[in-house]
Amino acid sequence: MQKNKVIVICGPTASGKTALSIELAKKIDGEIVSCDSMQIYKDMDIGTAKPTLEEMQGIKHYLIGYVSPEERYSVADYKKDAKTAIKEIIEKGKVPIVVGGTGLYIDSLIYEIEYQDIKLDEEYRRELEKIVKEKGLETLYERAKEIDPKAIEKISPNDQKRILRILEIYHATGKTKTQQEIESRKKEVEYDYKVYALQWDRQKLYDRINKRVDIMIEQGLIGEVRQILNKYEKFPTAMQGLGYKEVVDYLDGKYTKEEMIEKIKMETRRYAKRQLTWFRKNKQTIWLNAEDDIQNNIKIILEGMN
RNA sequence: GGCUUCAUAGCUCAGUUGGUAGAGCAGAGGACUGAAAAUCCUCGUGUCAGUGGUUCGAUUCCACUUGAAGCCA
Repeated sequence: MQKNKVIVICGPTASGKTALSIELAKKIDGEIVSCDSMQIYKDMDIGTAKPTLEEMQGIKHYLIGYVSPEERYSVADYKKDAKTAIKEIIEKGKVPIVVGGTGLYIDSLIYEIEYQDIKLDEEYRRELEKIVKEKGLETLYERAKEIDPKAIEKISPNDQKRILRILEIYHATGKTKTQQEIESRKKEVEYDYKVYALQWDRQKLYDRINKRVDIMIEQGLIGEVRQILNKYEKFPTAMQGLGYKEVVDYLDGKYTKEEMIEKIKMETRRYAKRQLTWFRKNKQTIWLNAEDDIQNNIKIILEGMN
């Protein structure tokens, strides 16, 4: 049986994914599944550059603004939610278009990575963080090395997140990360994913990013952050978002408005660079020249569907 | 106009008791399986402002020129 096709459009931030995907959806009767670790949150609209209702032009979008900033969210959640959305779209007889810049989330779909149903053990994490503080990260690095020497080969002794992860996986499942990764890749990929990425001249992309940050400020990013800080109490991950943490620091008086704006621009440019590194890794990805006409790129995508 | 100080990597600055130089930031490349807009790794040759002089050898000392800052008129 032939697999259903799913179009994936990725690319760095500010590369024009939204405009291309909506035009494409109109042409092929598609619906859009966002793939963005920050657009999932409610009330974070300006800083995450969510498409507005007007921009959407009646095209249905999934997985945007449906999680409270107080909640923890992870790839595992995304994988589940995205698969549900894709299924729903296909059942309607429409074409799913996955659009976004979060490489980890994209990979969870296109490689059909399976995550066990476990919850983050907050207490255990706090315990580990305490050890880091009191005895140093090396202690945990050594512990992780004993548990999973293979996984630790790829990890720097300074990479706290990944060291903790090895320990957390072992704590929760009794399995090593290496073991778990092998098991996670056993399932056959359910759909025929066609992955496209948008390519820009680096300097032009950076100019677009800088401009977009200025626009976000004009649109009231600072006010948006103020409202969110008022409305919610805790932010396990949401306040990691680019533009959000910097505004929070600005509101705390850590730097001037000008410094904050420059910082957001700089961090966003770096983020775009990291995204490109990620997307380059997948050799099946077809690169589209984003400076080209949208209709031209749509033509290329349509040819790829036959 | 006179005096003083400064001129070194894209930026801010170290430094060489004379043997052609190195940090931070920026930037570039990379990694990435439950926080990922996160986290982490690697990468430093540049007419040492210009021109002359002293010297085996000058970015370093001297003179002049240019530019910047400060002080005095």
